[in-house]
Parts: sequence; structure tokens; C-alpha cells
Amino acid sequence: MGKKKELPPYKILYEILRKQITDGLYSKGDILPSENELCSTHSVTRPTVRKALDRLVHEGYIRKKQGKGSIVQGQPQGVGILSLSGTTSAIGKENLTTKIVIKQHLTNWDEDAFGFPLNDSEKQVGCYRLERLRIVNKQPVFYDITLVPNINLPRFVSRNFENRSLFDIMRTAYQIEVIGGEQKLMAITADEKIQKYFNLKSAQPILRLDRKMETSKEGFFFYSQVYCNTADYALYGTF
Amino acid sequence: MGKKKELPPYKILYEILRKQITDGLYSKGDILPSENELCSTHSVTRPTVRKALDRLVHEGYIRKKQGKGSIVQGQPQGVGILSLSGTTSAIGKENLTTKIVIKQHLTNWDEDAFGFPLNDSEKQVGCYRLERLRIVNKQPVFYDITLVPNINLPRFVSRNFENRSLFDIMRTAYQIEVIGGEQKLMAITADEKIQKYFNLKSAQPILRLDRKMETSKEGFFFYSQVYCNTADYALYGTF
DNA sequence: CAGCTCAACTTGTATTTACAAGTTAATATT
DNA sequence: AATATTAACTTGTAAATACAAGTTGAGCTG
Repeated sequence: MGKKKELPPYKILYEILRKQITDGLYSKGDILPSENELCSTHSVTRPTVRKALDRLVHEGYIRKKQGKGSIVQGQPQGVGILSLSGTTSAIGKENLTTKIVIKQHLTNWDEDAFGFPLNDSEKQVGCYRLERLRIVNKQPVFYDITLVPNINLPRFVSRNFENRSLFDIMRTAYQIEVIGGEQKLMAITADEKIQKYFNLKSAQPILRLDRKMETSKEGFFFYSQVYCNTADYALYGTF
Repeated sequence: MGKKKELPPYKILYEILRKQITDGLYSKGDILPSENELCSTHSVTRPTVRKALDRLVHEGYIRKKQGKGSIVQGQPQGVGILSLSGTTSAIGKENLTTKIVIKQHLTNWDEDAFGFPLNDSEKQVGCYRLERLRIVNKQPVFYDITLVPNINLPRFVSRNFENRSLFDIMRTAYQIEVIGGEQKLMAITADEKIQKYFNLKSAQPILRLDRKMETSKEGFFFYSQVYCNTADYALYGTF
């Protein structure tokens, strides 16, 4: 219903190219159309193209080489998209399934958000809470809890987080981009709840990440807590 | 001896501003001189200033606000600079000391570098190996091992890594910038060596990060392995 | 004194133009 | 057939110019 605010051309081009890469139109090692070609194709000038490409470089989608071109790096796996690195081979996406443990629903905050203090406007609204479990070869390997403040997010409850990244939905549906954040990492001993989720027989070491995502919407943050059983698969990321 | 290759003006400005921030000339919350002021002061044009500022934004040093200015965020603590988050208060830099466990020296690789395969040119040269321990309130909290290929790094052995970040030295002395990388995170049980370094009485959980740093120098990577005792302090980072 | 207006600042976005430096492949030469 | 040269491509860097949109504070008005 509400008309999407017009995006500047460099952001439109950025989204087009990003989608082309994530949809597999380009594979790792492919070279994107040259800057001059993108100018012609999208009726913008070279600095505009370069600004879109710079964002793709920044996020790890492409690598530029002077004189050669913009080389696709594939799907980066950084802050938003966590993945696992097997002890013998990398795990493909197809072996990782997501189970919604508790669907996103409106609830109240605890005193804080995973140890991060809340600001006054956050405290005044509730938050959406979502819990997911990621499973590899029938073995649960990570469990994550997400808290998103209930501020101007129409139809948030009905969105499907099984197959899509929260980051993606925030960016495309609400024009809210993660621009940075803080994270705390620690190695803990699995308590009973975690042992249950991961089907563990003993209290072994578990990796825990608490994160506060800072966004392009001023004063709007969201929070996540990830538990990861790294006995068989390390938690892998690019940066 | 060797003349430093001339840097483009936007990189010179970037280094100046970055140093001003890290030296404390600007504190968190301060506003940098405006883009127009920086143009006048440094005799460059606004697109050049903006390119320098964009890199500072990218790395987390500043946050820009339209109509207001470029707000200093303080020293970001991301990929290169790890820090600790206390359970009751953040730890200032002054409480963290670094002890060189084994000074950088030339040695041979193992089969790989912390699980990351080596390319042929890396295999043919040895690497510098450096081991450091970080101590908070007399308690060792992290231990890290760094491997750097012996490729065109004059006077590397004599550099002081106690007070300066490896990233900094690489960037300023060799114009080698970290442009990305991969990392694996896992929670392990402390073995005897780790227990010894951290003064532990039992085999408690320890956080381990294995990292491969990709640099602006084609084909040049370096590697690190960090062990962190997060019982009292989580490992903290911004991104 | 409070509220409004608006000028002067700030950053955001974009075009146009130009040259530098790296890469590639076609062509010429030996 | 191998090697060198060079044209035509690529990205990297930079200036000049213009307007959009957000913020701030001085000055005016009631």
C-alpha cells in the first residue's frame, strides 16, 4: 500500500547486481560487465556505477582488479550469514536446514537485550522474538534468538524467516540496513536447555555470540544471541 | 632507503584523519572539520575528501549525518583489534598489557596454516611466527599466534609488536592492507598447553579463532590463531 | 520570552571531463 | 613459432560543477 520511497540510482543498481550475484546469475570467478557497460545498460554515469560497485566490494560480493574487471566472489558469509566449516569439507547450503523453534511474536523485553542496554524508546515498545535452530545432517548445530523492537514494522509477524535472512527482509521490505554493530563472543559450558536443543549427553563447550545490530534507521537496533555447537563444525565467516 | 611510493591524496588524507582519531585528537562524539573545511586545509576537492571519509566510515571510525557532520566513533574494535568486554564494565586499554611470548622469527610452515591451505609460493618461503599473550589485571586472557609469509618484508624481525598492531605496521610500513579474510570460530576444551598459558586449574571452555587475512597485495595472506579465556571477559568486537 | 522563518551551514547524490595505470589480445617482426 | 609492440579495453584517481535534503542558529514577530 504505502508507496516505496524512491531510491537513488546507485542503490537501485546495487540491489540489481547484488540480486544477480545471490541468484547465481554470476558465479564465483565470473567478471561483471565493465563499468562502461553498466553505464550504458542502466543509463547512469560512471561515478554512480562505481558507488554501487564500491558497496558490493565493501560487503565482499566482488573484488576489483585494475585493468581486468570486477570479479565475483560469491556469497560472502559475514555478519549476517553465518555458516559452518566442516572438519573435512565445507558444508553446502543444501545440507543446512532451518527449523523455526518459536515463530516471531510480540513480547516484552527482559531488563536488557542479551546484555546490551536498551534505550528509552526501545523500552516503551515491546519486541518481536524469534527462535531458530539450524540443523546439519540431522544434527542441530546452532540455535539463535533474535529480538527486534516493535517500531514501524508492518506485517512483521507474517514474514517467513525460514528461507530468508532477517537482514534481507529488513533491507528490502523496510529499507533498514545493518551498518555495523557490536558483538561479544564467549565459550561457555552447555546448560540443560542448550544440551536439550543440541541433543548433547554432557556439558561440553559451546560457542555463544551476543550481537547488537546498528542500522541505517536512527535509534533502531536489533539483537541476536547465537549458540553454536562447534564440536564437528567450526563457525565460519568471511569479513 | 627505498623510497616510499607516492600515495594518492585521498589515502594521505585518510591516514592523517585516522591518526588524529587514534591519537585522541578527536574523541567519541566530536565532529570532524566539514568536508569543505578539509578541502581548504588539504588543498583537495570534495570528491577526494569524501573518498577518504568513506573509508573511515567503512572501518567504523566515523559516522556521517546529513546536514550535521562527521561524528567520531572512537577506535573501532573489529577484525584487527580484538578487545574484551568485562562482565561489569568495559576494560580500558590501560588495563590490557601485551607480553611477547615468542618474538617474531623465521621458521617453516606446518602442512597448512591453522587449517587454511597454503599456496605454492607460500610453501616455498618460510614464515615469520610471533606469539603474544594479553594480560588483564595480571590474568592472561588471550594468547595469539601469527604467521606471516616471508615475502618482501624488510626489517620485519626488528619491528616491535608489543605496542603496535600488526595491521598498522603492515599498512604503514609495507602498504599492505587487510581487505578481508576468513575466520573459523570454535569453543574447545583447554588442553595442557592452554591451561598453562592461562593459569587454569581445570579444562574449561576456551574460545578459539583461526583466521586467514587477505590483503591488498595479490597472493599475500597472513594467518592468526587466537585463544581466548572468556570466563571473566567476553571477546568484544564492533563490525 | 516563545515560536517561527530563513539564511547559511552541513552531507547526499550525480554529471561531465580528464588522465593514470593495469590487462589483454591482435598484429608485426624476427 | 616465438617475441615484442601497441591499440583497445579495463579500473583507479581527481577536478569541477550543480542541486537535493538535513541541521542549526540568528533574527524577527507576536
